[in-house]
Order: sequence, then structure tokens, then C-alpha cells
Amino acid sequence: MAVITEYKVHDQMLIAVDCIIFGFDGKNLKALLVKRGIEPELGKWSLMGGFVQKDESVEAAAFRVLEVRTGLKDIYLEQLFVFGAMKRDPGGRVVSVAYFALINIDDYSFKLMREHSAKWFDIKRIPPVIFDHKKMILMAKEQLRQKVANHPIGFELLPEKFTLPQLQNLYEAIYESTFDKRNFSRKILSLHILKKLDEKEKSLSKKGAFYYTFDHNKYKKLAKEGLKFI
Amino acid sequence: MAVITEYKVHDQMLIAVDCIIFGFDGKNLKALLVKRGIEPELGKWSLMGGFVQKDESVEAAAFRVLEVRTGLKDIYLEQLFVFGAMKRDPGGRVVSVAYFALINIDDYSFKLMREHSAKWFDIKRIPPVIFDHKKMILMAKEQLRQKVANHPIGFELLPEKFTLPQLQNLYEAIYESTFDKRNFSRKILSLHILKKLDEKEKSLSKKGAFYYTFDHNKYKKLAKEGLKFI
DNA sequence: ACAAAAGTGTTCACTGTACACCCATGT
DNA sequence: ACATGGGTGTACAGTGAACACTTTTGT
Repeated sequence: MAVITEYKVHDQMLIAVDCIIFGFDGKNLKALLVKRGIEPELGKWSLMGGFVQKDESVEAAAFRVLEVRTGLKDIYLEQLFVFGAMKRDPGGRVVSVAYFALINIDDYSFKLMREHSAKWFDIKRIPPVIFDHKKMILMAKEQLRQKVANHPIGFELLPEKFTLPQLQNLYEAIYESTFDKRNFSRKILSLHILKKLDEKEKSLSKKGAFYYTFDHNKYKKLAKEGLKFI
Repeated sequence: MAVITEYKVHDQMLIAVDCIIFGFDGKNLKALLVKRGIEPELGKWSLMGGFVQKDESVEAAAFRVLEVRTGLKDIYLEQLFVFGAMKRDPGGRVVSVAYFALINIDDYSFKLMREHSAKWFDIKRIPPVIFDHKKMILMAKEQLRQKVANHPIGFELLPEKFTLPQLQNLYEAIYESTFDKRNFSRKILSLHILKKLDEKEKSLSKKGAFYYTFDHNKYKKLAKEGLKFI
């Protein structure tokens, strides 16, 4: 506290983080929302968020919020934007740093979901949310589209093993659009970052579809040159 | 203050803005740095920055800093990233929101430059700077490259009237690379967002090069479909 | 046998890139 | 006349998009 007095003293402002958490159920892209537990706007739907503590970095705060609320560590997290409008939070002057996270929906336990009154919402059917969270969600959606076109982060939303039709469904959900499966598989496979397994997923079709895994090592080698996924 | 007590009270943290200001002198891409006027690190080179006040939005703070330091209003400003590491500023816990700005280098007066001990540095020869400002500058450079490929913001760095060779020089400076002038002019002109004037710039060559201006109206009409500049 | 999803090639248009010469003018 | 930078066209390769039929197997 002694050091900080070298700067002019300012009124209290709080720094918060809010996380847009994306999941994919095999068919639709989802965002995880919680029923807000504090005033103002108690009981309304909200992004998962919390205040940055003095002894943690802003990014660490985002990871902490995610871990406490979902039990998940080591998940994909990316800074999105700072929302710094003066009256965005009627409860006080709060500047919020929005992050978006990608998780494998199966890793998120129903137990925690109940405990935190959390719920997955189809990205196309987001209910009314507090403050400027709607803007955050829209921005995250857009950023996800941008990012996923050139970076191998879509895999974060899928199980370790996945099929090409599953991967295509994911991309179609993200872009709210459809792709030709011949062109799609050719393009994805030509990147040489997927490893085909000798095993088929059989529950979704009679013929069954081969499983693939994302090959992190191959990707790292190729990444420097820049890949185009879509 | 009454309202804010609804939130748990936190230790003091300050929110700052830092601006990476780009300019173009016809040949090289430049960034504007200032000799820092306060402790710590007084006298070292630094980005232009300042603290966010309680009665202004974060973005407004960035505009304020720019106006006070450069005298310029209505300039292109874009949020870059939040730097929120715990010990980034040894003077206290300061979370900084970095912005990058594009200005026409001729609009920046030498008078203000002296008053603020500011100086333009070639982007390829940035001197040692305080804190994490080096990272901010590198990130801004990268973001500028990304953005300028798909958005008509390069023109912000040029005078109202400019020639195709000048525009090409700008892109070459940004990408630290060279382009074929036939391909470059064909691509740019095919966007139909430049208006050719009946006037030539004569000081840089004997033949003279035609001036162009950016046609904001035409651009707006085309923008929705998405343009590729490079 | 048939329904349902998986898998697989070819053609065509377009876009990006490589490349070289003439033009206008000030000295 | 010549030196300097401005302006222009063509050919080729690579990429993206459209498009339909066969395969497998559970019922």
C-alpha cells in the first residue's frame, strides 16, 4: 500500500471477469449460463463471473472462476474484450474482462450444474441475460468463428476420439451453415493433423464412422506455416 | 458509494490505458513514444497512457489520453488486449487496457511533440521501453497486420489524398515485405472503394502519380459482403 | 430388402501470383 | 538523351465450390 500512494489516488473501481463457456452436444453449440446469486439482478441468467482479487492476475481470476464453478482445470481460455462502460453494472463501477472458454461438454458434471444452478443454452436460443452479457455472448460467438477458421481449437469442444461427421456437425453448428461433406473431409484431412483410428463409432449409424484424434505433435510442426481449417 | 458496498470490498487496484500510436511517414511505419514523466522508471521511453477515472468509460479514457497528449480527436482507436499480470507495474497493482491508434502523421504538431517529449520511432527500431510495453507494441503490430488485410483502416495513416505507390509503400511497411505493383494496384482498384482524382502528386517522381481518395460511401455499401484488401 | 448414414472423385470457375515493357517528365 | 518512378496485361497454377453414387449394416 505504501508503493501505490505514489500514484494519484482514485475512487474505487472493481475489475471482474466474465466467461462465455461453449460446449457442443454433438448437434448444437451451447453456452453455459448461471442463475445469478447476488444482487443486483439476483435470479436472472448470467455468465459465470467474479471479481479479480489483488493477489491474482486477471487471467488467473478467469481460471479460478471456471474451476470453482465447473470443476475443470486446463481448459481452453482466451481473452475476448474489456467492457468498460460507466454504467454497465448498476451495482457499482465494474470493468469486466470477458473471456471465452471451450470445454468438452461431457466433462462437466451434472452435480456441479445443480449446485450452481447452471444450464446449457443453445447458442441460437439464449434467454435474456443481465447487463451487457448479451453483447459479450455475441462477440464470443463471432470470435469463435474467426478463430476456429485458422486454429485447431474446435477439438477442445469434442471428446478425445471423434468422427469426421461429428467434426463437421461442430463446424456447421459454429457457422450456422452447412458444408459439403466431400469438400469438408478433403480439406480437413489434407491438413494432416488428424490420426485415423482402427475403431468405429457405431451408435449413430449402421455402417459406423471411423474415429479420429487430433495429432498435437504434427500440428505443432505445421502451425508455423499457418493452416486454414475452413 | 452506498451501492458499491453491496459487493465485497476489495483492495485497491487501478485501471490504466496505454496507447500504441501508429504513424506513417511515406516510407516507414512509426510508433509514438514518450519519455515517462512519473516514477517509477521516470525518464524511460513508454507508451502514452493514463489512469481510467471513475467518471469515464475505459474507452473514453483512451480518447482523453490521446487528445491531451496529441491534440487529436476523432482518431481511429481499437481495443487491443488487457494486460493484467500481477507485477507488471512495480508501482502498484495496475491492470492496463492497451489500445492502438492510427493517425495521419502530419496532423501531429511538433509543438505538442516537444511539450510531451514524444518521439516517433521506426517500428523496426523500437528502443527499450518500460514494463510490458514491448509486448503491447508487438501485439499491436500483429493486430494491425490482421486488421488491415480485411478492413479499410490503412487510409487512417495516410493524408486525405494519396497515390497508389504511397498506399503500396504503407502496406509494404506494415507487412515488412514487398508486393508486385501490378498485382497490388489491380487488387486494390478492383475493390472499387477508391476514387481517382484528376490531379497528380509531382514531388516524388517526374511523371507524377494520380491522387486517390477513399470513398467512404461506396465502402459502406460493399462492407457487409466482406472485402479482402491483401 | 430397405433405410440410414458413411465414404469417396471429377470438373469448373475463380483467385492469386509471377513476370517485362512502355510512358511521362524533369534534369 | 537519359534517368526516374508510374502505369499497365497475360499466362499459369492452386484453391474453393458444386455435384451423385456406392458401401455397409442393423432392422
